[in-house]
Amino acid sequence: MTANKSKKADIITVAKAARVSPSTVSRYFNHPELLKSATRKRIDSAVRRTGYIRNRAAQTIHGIRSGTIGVLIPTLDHAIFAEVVQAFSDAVAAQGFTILLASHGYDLQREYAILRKFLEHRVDGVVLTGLDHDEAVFQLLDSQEIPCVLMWNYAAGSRYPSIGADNEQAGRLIAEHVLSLGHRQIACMFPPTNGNDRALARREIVLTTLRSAGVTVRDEWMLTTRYSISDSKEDAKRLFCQTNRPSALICGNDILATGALYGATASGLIVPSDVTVVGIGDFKGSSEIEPALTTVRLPARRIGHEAGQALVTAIIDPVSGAGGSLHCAPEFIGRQSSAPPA
Amino acid sequence: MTANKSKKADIITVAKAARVSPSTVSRYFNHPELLKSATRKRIDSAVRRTGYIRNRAAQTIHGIRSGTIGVLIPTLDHAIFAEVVQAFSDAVAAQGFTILLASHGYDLQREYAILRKFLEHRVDGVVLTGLDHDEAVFQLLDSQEIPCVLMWNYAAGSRYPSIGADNEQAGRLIAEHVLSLGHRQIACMFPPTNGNDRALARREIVLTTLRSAGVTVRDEWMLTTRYSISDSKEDAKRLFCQTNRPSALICGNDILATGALYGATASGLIVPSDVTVVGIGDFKGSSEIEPALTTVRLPARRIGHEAGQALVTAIIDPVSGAGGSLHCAPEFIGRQSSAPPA
DNA sequence: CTAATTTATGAAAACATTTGCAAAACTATT
DNA sequence: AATAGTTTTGCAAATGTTTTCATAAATTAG
Repeated sequence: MTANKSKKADIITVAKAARVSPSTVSRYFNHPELLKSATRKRIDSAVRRTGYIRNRAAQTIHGIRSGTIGVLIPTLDHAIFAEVVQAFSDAVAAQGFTILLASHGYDLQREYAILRKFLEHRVDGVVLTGLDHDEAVFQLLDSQEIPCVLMWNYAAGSRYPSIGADNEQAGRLIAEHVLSLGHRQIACMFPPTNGNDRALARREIVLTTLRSAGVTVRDEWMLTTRYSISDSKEDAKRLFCQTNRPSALICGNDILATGALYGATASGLIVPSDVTVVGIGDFKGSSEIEPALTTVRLPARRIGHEAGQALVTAIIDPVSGAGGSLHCAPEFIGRQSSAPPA
Repeated sequence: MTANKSKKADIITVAKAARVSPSTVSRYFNHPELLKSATRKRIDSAVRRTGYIRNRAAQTIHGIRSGTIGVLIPTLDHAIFAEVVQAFSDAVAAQGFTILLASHGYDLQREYAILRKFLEHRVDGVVLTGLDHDEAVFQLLDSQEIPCVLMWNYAAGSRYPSIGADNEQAGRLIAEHVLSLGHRQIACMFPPTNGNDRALARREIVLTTLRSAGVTVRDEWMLTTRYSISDSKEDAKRLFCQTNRPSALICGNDILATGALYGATASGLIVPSDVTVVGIGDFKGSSEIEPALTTVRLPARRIGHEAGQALVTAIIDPVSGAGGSLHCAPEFIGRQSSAPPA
């Protein structure tokens, strides 16, 4: 490997080294079958000697795809998004795409700014998290005519194809389970809902389902808790210390439920005989925690994978490839943290 | 907002709409102070009307920075890496950079391929995870003269600046703690170490520390367990069911320790009175789990942040900015899962 | 051994920008 | 009102590729 003394090698450097024209080198990469195998060999060696690396930026300005996909999520700090992104990334990497990743931290203004930046980089497609976005975001997407999918949530009439689970269904499943066990004294713990359509949808449907069964949740049992195990543990402890405590606690996600489980243990309560705790999500660890958590599975890996596939298809074949939404059904998972009231 | 009927607007479209030359539009973006405020206004409106979005690909071929940084990690599925990446991303986004993210799943061949792809995209810098990489990776980095930092681990003489914690120190801290409590019957649970220098370093130092205190770990107490709560729970259960069980279990990371804690509970053991369980990492949730986990904190957020800062500095100011390594010291965190043997 | 095909290569234009240089348009000064 | 000095703008070349079209080389047929 002869070190290249001069600056970065470009296609012309390689052409000279191989004693061919730049066009031929270009063909070597893009249509190798058009070359005589002797020239191919020659170029091969020249590429190696010069340490040449193709410049995608230069290709991109010819209208050739950039080979990048913009991924916009709220935050990687929630393991569930990390899981979705990992699956998405695997799916698109298998087809030669690389992801540009950015997080907006539930700030819809930042989401718009990030999307613009993605477009400056000429991404071939974009994934957004959730269904709810600033109108400006959708308009930008419309005007650029760029493939886009909304990942994580599903809704039939979403503005762009949505691939994910139906939060309403998830919320209903868990609420019905708790009701069917016979609970009437029910508390709820949900994350703040600003800029977070997922949490909002779940909370609404849970309350509606309870109400239509004649159960109303008392105000002081309606907890808004930050997405963190420590906060939920604290709030649960406070809730469980009251003389008058609920027989069941429905949590908006498994992180909150995990904290609530710890909080119950710390308060000296036994789950599920003293109190039922359920979550939504079936995160990693939810099945191993003691007691194992009753929850509703949102198939994160599957969602990420399907979203990746769908977007790549839409990119590669823009006419027929513009697929529709896909519902990845949530599934009730009964484990040990729920039981009939004492 | 007049919709742009024709294809994508380029700088020429804008120039026509504003009745100036393309150069002036270019200056509008790159050196606005050179323009008369009247022309600036005119261009401003033209940009808006045409819906023009700058093309970074076209800029990049002029040697202008691409504004992207390649981030190469083993996997996002380990929450700790997700946390590091999030912090890194925040740090560089604040300076206008966007990250290209890819994971290699502990496959060093893939790492090389991904790095090449990053270079094709003309990233302005690269972060790799851990100190250990294929020689080809380093050579490629050398030949391209691109800023690079090794994130997560620290070692004094690393080939590129390393920013992270010293795993040896972390391993030593936890081993010394367990020894100082008086344990002699000690088991270890570590993840598979192929392609994973972090885990390897930790295991070696733990064993060495124990040995130099006269404690040898029996073969059947030397567990190799996949990084997952369910696997570690199973393995821990098996370990704890034996008639002859250890008085302490040192786990290579907090995920394994969490599973071990669950496994102990499931086996009817009380931690820490029956058995001590400790981890390494201080992951999210480690302080809230019941009993709270004794561990060594690896400051993930700080590491990600510092790495981001360092890389951006090296990119922006290549001469003086090529900073050195940075050690983010691990810290022993004593909690409730450890106690002297019965 | 030509002529007719087919295959392989090169020249030049195109892509969307930036930038050095020079010209034009202002200002200030006399 | 003319000149000198500044500020603002445009022209054209450059960036690293791809691609169309044309030409040269190789192959096949007659």
